[in-house]
Amino acid sequence: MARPIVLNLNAVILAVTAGQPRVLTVRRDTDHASAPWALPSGPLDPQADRTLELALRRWIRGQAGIEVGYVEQLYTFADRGRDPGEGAGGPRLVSVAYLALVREQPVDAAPGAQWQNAYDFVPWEDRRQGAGDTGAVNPTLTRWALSAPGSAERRTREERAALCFGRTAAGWDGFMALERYELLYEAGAVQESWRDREREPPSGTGRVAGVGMALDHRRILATALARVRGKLKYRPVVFELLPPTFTLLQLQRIVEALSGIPLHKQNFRRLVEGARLVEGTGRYQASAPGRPAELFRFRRDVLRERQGPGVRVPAAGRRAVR
Amino acid sequence: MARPIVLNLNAVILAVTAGQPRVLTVRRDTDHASAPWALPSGPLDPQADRTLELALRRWIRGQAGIEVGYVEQLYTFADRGRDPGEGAGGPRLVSVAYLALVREQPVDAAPGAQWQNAYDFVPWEDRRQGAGDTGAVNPTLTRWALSAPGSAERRTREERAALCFGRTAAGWDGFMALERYELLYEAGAVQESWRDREREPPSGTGRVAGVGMALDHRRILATALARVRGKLKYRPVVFELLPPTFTLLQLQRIVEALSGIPLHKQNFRRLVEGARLVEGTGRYQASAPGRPAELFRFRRDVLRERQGPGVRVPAAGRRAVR
DNA sequence: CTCTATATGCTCAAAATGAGCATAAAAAAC
DNA sequence: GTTTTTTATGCTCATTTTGAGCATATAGAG
Repeated sequence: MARPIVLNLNAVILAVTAGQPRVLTVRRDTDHASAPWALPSGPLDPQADRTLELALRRWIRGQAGIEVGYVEQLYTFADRGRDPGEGAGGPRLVSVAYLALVREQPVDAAPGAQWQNAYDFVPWEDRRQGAGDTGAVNPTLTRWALSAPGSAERRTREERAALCFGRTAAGWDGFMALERYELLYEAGAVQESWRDREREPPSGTGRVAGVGMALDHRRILATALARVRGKLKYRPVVFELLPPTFTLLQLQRIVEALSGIPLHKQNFRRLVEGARLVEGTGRYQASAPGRPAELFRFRRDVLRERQGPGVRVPAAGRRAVR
Repeated sequence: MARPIVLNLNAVILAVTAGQPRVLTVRRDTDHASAPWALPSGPLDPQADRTLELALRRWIRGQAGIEVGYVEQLYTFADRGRDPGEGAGGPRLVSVAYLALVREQPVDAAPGAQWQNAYDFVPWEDRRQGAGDTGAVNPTLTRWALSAPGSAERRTREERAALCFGRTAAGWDGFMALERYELLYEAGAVQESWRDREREPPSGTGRVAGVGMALDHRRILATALARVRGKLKYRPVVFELLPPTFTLLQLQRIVEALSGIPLHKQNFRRLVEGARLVEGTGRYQASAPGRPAELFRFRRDVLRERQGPGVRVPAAGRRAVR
């Protein structure tokens, strides 16, 4: 019987550059220009690799010449049919996905590897300029709800969409990134929905949102986004993305980039300083417009002083703040 | 080359009965009375099981006759050497661990299966009666710190122990259950430390804490505990452990049991009612000492109204509250 | 010197939190 | 049947934490 199991590792490697969250992507070996972007992935060598994390670091170093700092296991994806190549009798593909945070750096090796804006793949997750692309998926969702068999099912769909996309009293929840992707998938609002049904997506603008990815990699990306957003709140992971010394605005921009929502500047400063997450260096940022900002550094000691030190991001309410 | 990979599923099945968190355990097939307790585990049938979760439900049903409700993937454990049976050329064991929450129910099949108090395995995690067993591990940790090579390393160990066990300004953090287990493992304060080094644990009382488990199952249990504790705060998972109708004290006791800390009764009530997590039924609990308590039910609508609805557990400060 | 762009300090009201006091309503003890 | 014990529930009060905004400081550009 034993249909074999193949285990591989996927990495969502995130950086933030110029206010944009960036993700490292590759083209599949079956290279032709139209091949979809994929997340970097590599094998576990059951013989040589003592732990999954070491395996991951090893092949990321080899494939992209990147030395990743913070690494965290995300989720193990193993549904049957993830890989169409799996076919009838092929091996069952099990992927352990990891999240890694780095300061963006030139990609050395791997000609196919490339940093891209993470929100190109999930534009509805970026609410920094108001609802923007989040609103853009609404028509599709409405059509989907209307096409429901029966009015009870229609109601359910409407409620689910409203909840996911922050159109209820609960407001927008950045943490629900995965639920949103799964909803869009179900609603046929992303390219993968049609690919997996082996049909052409409906024509017309705005019918599918964001750039598609190979296999279920966009789902993995959504999972990663949800995880960082959650983690930010109670672990000082942002600092993995910053140089050792930074201004409070730089810090804020990174939190905003990942959270996908704008933050109130003065309150952010109060929060971050009040939590004693950072300490001033006494040095100031050179040559920038406006009053020079003090350079801060991460205060490692908070880890010993506070529970769950992190940047508590407020619920994105109705209005955009500035 | 290909050293094969074997994938199995582990389940931490939790219930709370009479104020105690309970975990379903089994004896290994290699049964003799002294065999260590283990978590239930089962295979993935790559052919038949469409998803890991379905596989899990299937063999739990078969093995223990239990129908689990809430299920959530915890972590994938794959370090080399987890299973000593792995040996030199044996297959590499990869385990995907799941957390399941159920109302405790009789265990049907599986003669070896048995509910046990979760805190028997990790007694230091129970702070409901003050520091209790948490303090009991302190001497061992102190010895461990003192045995450090060099005073810098000693300081590091002391700080780490202080942080993990809430002896810093940060206080006790229920969420750090895994860090604590790993610290104890390193410090030789749990039976597994000695088992894995193939040595006898030092004699004398209080040298190893809690009841040991097979393989790395106690680590998995600690992971599960950390996860539920975190999840409680922003998802209404407690209700999975309660009958459809319950008193606020029952609810509080379950939260306390899982969090491992005592809560202020009036404030808990205010919190839970204020968050509109529950609604009164107008019915009252029959025959109990004291004024009869109203029966409440979970308000499912809260999911649509609030972000991250859950029971925000306060940081366990210095003093025990009643 | 004025304008523009940031940085940073500070205030104020509203909401959430931590700790208790007080009262209500039942069963148990006498 | 009265008192005691036990739990439920209502309410207060000080403190802290948030959300929002006003005001001032300090740079470069024109």
